[in-house]
Amino acid sequence: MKKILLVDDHNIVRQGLKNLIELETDLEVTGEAASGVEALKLIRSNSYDVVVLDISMPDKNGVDTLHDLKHIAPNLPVLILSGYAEAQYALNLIRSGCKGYLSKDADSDEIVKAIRTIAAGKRYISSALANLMTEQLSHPSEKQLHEALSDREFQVFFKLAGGLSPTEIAAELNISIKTVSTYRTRILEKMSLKTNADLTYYAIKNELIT
Amino acid sequence: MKKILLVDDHNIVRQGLKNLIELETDLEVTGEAASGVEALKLIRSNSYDVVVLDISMPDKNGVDTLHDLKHIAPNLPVLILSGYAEAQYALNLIRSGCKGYLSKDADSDEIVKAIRTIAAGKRYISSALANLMTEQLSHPSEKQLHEALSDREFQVFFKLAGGLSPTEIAAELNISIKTVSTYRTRILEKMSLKTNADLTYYAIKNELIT
DNA sequence: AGCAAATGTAGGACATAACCCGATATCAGA
DNA sequence: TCTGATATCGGGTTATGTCCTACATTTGCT
Repeated sequence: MKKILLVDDHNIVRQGLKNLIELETDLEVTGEAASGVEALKLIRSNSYDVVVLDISMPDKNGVDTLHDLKHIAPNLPVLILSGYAEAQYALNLIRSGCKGYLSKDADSDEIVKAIRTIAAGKRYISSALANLMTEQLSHPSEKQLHEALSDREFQVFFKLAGGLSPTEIAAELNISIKTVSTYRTRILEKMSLKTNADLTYYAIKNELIT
Repeated sequence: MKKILLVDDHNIVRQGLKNLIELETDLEVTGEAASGVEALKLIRSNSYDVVVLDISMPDKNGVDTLHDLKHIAPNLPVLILSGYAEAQYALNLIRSGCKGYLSKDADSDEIVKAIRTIAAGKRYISSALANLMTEQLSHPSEKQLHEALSDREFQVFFKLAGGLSPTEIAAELNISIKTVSTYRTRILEKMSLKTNADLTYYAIKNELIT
């Protein structure tokens, strides 16, 4: 019996997932969290086989949660659930250590399959995403600008695009403002952009934020 | 038995809602749509007592869908489901004719209650939203937020949203940086926004820039 | 294995911008 | 005519941005 932790701020979504999952005899939801911090707390004190994690949450977004989760439980497999079109984040998140990535509008079957695959320690890549990846690999030059960002840079990019100030970001990530500033410079450099407005623009147009 | 149409692009959300609703003896889901156009099609050919509508959908967003819906079925009550509790949004939508507005992370109880209230032809306003509304109505803004801006303020707003620096703006308009700064403050104040990123966001979403 | 490049981190110095005050002049209305 | 919104600016304090440097780890490539 695989123990699953659901992390999503919308209880409707958790409800939906739970209903789906409990139809399966080999899977059970043994934990639910409505926020990133709650999730991390649960992970410290309980044991799970899979975490199903929504990337967009208020207090601590999925990106940050995944980052921290990898520190306290490097081998716990994570399935990312995204509300947005598959592509955008996927590659960054997979590099950050998630084992699979799915859109919330995936079929029930696919969701269950993904969870099961990941619980077994394998990777799950949806065919849509797989296509995207191979497409990208065949045209390496055309890869998305933000995919060149490192884990940490991506976190900062995300927050800057959302309008957080360096001070706020530094506090959230427990690093110096100077470091945030350095990341910002590297981000703009890597993405060939010039201003924070460009970042916001980019993030909206690419549906990284909505 | 009240007939309900669910409109949400995420089948997980529909699943969750459906499970919730079907526990109630007086409510039943008789239609589901994953997009705005699909929803409108169903509404033309079937009859429903309530529509539960997600505002954020890809092809045709909830705002537009609501708008069109009001043309083909002016008296069909609509409950808006929102992922994020945005005040402005809510007011606009209620003016556009929806009967209720709820955040997706509302309690199951509240959701059912809202649906039932609306099915009965009444309005449902969550207390959180009610507070926001009275706050807003205390200093009334009939117009679009950016229309409240003065000529000069609008010019600056536009440039700030586009990512120009105060120095650049001052140069273009032949005014002092201090003046630009003053405008910026007033713009943010009038529009109830906080950061330049918000301005960019607003401008893109309202298609003031593309 | 070994060196180069990328990554995560941060400090200093100086230029800009933001934030919180207040100020003056104009002009349209009540 | 008095009020209020508008257009304009300045001072002082903090917060940010920019440019440069630094250094310990990873990671990648040869």
